[in-house]
Amino acid sequence: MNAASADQPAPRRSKPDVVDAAMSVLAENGIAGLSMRRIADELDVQVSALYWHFPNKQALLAAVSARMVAGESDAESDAPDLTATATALRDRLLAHRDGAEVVSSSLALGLLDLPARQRLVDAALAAGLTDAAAEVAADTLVHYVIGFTFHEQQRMHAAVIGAADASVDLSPARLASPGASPDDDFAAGLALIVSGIRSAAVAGR
Amino acid sequence: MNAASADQPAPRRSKPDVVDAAMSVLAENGIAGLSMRRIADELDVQVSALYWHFPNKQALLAAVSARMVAGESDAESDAPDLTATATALRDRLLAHRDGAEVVSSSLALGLLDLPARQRLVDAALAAGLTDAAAEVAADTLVHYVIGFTFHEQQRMHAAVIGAADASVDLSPARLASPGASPDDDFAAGLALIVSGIRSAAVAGR
DNA sequence: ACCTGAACACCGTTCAAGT
DNA sequence: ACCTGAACACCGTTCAAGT
Repeated sequence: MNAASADQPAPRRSKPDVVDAAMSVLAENGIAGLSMRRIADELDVQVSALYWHFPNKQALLAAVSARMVAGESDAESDAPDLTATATALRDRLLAHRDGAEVVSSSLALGLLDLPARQRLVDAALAAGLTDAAAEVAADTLVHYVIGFTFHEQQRMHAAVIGAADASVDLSPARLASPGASPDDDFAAGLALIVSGIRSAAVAGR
Repeated sequence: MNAASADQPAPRRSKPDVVDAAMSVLAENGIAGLSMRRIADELDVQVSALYWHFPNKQALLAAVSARMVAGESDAESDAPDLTATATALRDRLLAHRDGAEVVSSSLALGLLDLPARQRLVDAALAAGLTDAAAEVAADTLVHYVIGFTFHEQQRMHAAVIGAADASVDLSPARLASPGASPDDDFAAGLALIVSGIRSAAVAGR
């Protein structure tokens, strides 16, 4: 038994540990409750300790974002497919509370590389687009996926809080087609864009 | 001269006055600097006074959002056009600092009615889509416009701060087509979606 | 009807100092 | 190398009380 008694010898935390803690705080409290103090509490550490591992909160959030979108398996993983890649990205975002918002801010600040984007570019090139058109197509899809999912996840939150009246939806067309789920709506919008990309390939030939 | 001396007799503020103040604070400080205290200072009032006019900050932000997107003139205003309406919405958002982010949050919380959405639905119907498809098309366009503009405006902010290295762009294709401006990229992505909508009209016939 | 003054329970970030 | 303790300059929101 050494001088520090039988207890653990003061465990040092690594960068991944901090990201782990942040992710579990996010899961429990959402992005509104994701404060540096709560992350520090989760690690049994003072807030200031976090600033040894990360220069600021945004950098920590970027690391969280990177973990969320890391290795989005296309399932098939080989042949690049626009629809499959976009859907896989959406599933990744949906898998984490407020995932779209977290990723959106890191992305906009240029702190995150989105692996899915390159796969979308490849898929667009394979479909026959020019280099420039393929980049535009990839960005359009990324904006759509993040925008749609962001909106969907914020509405989930609003529904829990009961803040917004649920009828004020972006698409009050629930009346016209009351059977449509968010998944169906997402797929329908995605099909629209993919179809546009396909005709751009034909046109640019 | 009455009891309160020659000065103004303690000016009462109206709801629109509060929105005015919020918009000028937003213009000067951006969304990160848009605090209830700064808005109160702008009005020469205590913070707590704001809560007589609005129940909370989000409600005030929703009023600001509504003002931003009110009466987006399509220019022609009569024949509903997908491209013109989407472009007019983008111009509205760009006209206000952090406009896309402010509108995005109000929209997601169900606190804002976007007049442009109905015009997009009308345009899609005129193009020959079914009711349900027209709603999906409108939402897809709204997500694209807000997502693209949000990203663009956050990058403006990052550029001023110097926080993000400017090379980490969503579209590093600046290499492939170095002449393309955000406006060109926006128009190109928009054309992709509109083309997809057009073919949906043909397919659904 | 509209506003003040003061408080409550939080924030992100910095920094000297410890081990 | 990694963390503590304490502070700084903020937040949104509430509420009794004034006029």
